[in-house]
Amino acid sequence: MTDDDPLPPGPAALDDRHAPIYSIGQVAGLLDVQQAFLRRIEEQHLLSPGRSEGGQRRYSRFDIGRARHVADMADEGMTLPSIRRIIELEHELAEITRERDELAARLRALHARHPAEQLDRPGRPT
DNA sequence: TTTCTCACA
DNA sequence: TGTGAGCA
Repeated sequence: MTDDDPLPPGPAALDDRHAPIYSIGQVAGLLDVQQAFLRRIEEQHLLSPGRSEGGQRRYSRFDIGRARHVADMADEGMTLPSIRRIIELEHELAEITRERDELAARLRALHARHPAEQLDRPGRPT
């Protein structure tokens, strides 16, 4: 199971990474954390597990991956608000990296179409 | 039995 | 962050 995944829940079956099927007890056992810890992760808006019809939390494999990520950072002594900020910044960095790669690809395409022009060097005033 | 919320250490 | 109470 990989860690993070920016993809939204898709129209998929039981093995979907976003299928909310695991109880809090199962996840706590899997990650070796307290159930209360998983509830606090949710209170701090670091995770949003689904709910069963009876109101019980239901975690997907995506949720479990993120919970493990949070638990690892908490083990290193970070507070939940700090971890939330880090995750926000991780998402921002991923977005900026994606934009950078996209711009780089467009620039390469431009150079391929106009090889004679030096598009990346604004001329020096003479 | 398991999970829920809430309160306290 | 962990634990326990009381409830469903």
